[in-house]
Amino acid sequence: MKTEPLATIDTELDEQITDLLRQSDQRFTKGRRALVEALLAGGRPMTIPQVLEADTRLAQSSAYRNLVVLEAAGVVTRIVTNDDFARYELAEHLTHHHHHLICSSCGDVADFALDDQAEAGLDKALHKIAAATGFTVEAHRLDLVGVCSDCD
Amino acid sequence: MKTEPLATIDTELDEQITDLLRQSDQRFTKGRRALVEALLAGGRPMTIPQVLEADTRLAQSSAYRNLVVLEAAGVVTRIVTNDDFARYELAEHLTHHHHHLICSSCGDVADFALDDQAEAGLDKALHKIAAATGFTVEAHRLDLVGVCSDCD
DNA sequence: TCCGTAAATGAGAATGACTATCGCTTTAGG
DNA sequence: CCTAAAGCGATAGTCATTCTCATTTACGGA
Repeated sequence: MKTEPLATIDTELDEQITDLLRQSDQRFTKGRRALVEALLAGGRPMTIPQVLEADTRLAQSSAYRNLVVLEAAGVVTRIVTNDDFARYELAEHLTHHHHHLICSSCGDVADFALDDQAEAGLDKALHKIAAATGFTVEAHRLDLVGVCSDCD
Repeated sequence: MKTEPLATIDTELDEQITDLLRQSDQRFTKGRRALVEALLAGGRPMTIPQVLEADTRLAQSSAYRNLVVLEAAGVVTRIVTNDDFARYELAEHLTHHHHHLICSSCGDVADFALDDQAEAGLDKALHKIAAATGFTVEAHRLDLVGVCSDCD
């Protein structure tokens, strides 16, 4: 179905994803591999139209369906902004912990990371909150909302 | 159109909202007042179905339209999660700076605040990021994603 | 290698949150 | 009290996303 990959999935990543999918009784098929390659090549959260444009071999309905499968398996993360489209990127445990810069003008999303000290301080404060509220924390999300340099 | 308010909008808040709306050439009408009262009474981010249920006098189409108007004027904030419905709450500068606990099971959203020290540390780190990326920061958003005590 | 079966695919239809339309009603203000 | 502009609300429309189903693909046993 596909011939030239947009990006290369190294052996380790391939195994991690295959394993995650297997835990959901799913296979790492060509179509799903193409999606991961597109996201990997994009290097930033991408909308489905962007993914389809990046790899025109992908069918829209399959892209939607497979991104749901990949999300359920923990391979990708769905990011929803005030934009019309949801965005997807590789899950944090396949890349690294990071946060998002969201442009309120064009809706685009970029990644950024906090320095270790700030991240540690944040974590500590959040655990305190969780303990106080009886909330079982799965993750935290930190977004910076503003205007990107392109739109400025 | 409405007779018994769900919550009372005190004079100061009334003036602030009237003023914000006036800056967008909009009036603080009865329907819009009813929406604000419902959100005030709810005390947490509410979906439109929840708002309509809280005050059955409200028409769906008007609720959608007026929440857009109120958001544009800076009176309310729209919160979008992975849930099917968007949620609205009073804007931070009419209440106080806070963050959200998002239940990944039922989709419900509750508020929480960070202690001053943690918030200050976070702010500092974010300003550093902003300066480094050329991003003009308007706001930051911090969500805790997990399972609420009801769903546990 | 060759089947048989179960999963995956993809084109198109269906869904549903949200938005636009438009005639009627309310309000400001002269 | 009048009038013009703003708001209202029932309904139709839009469009991202999901569902359907006939066809294709791929795993595993013989």
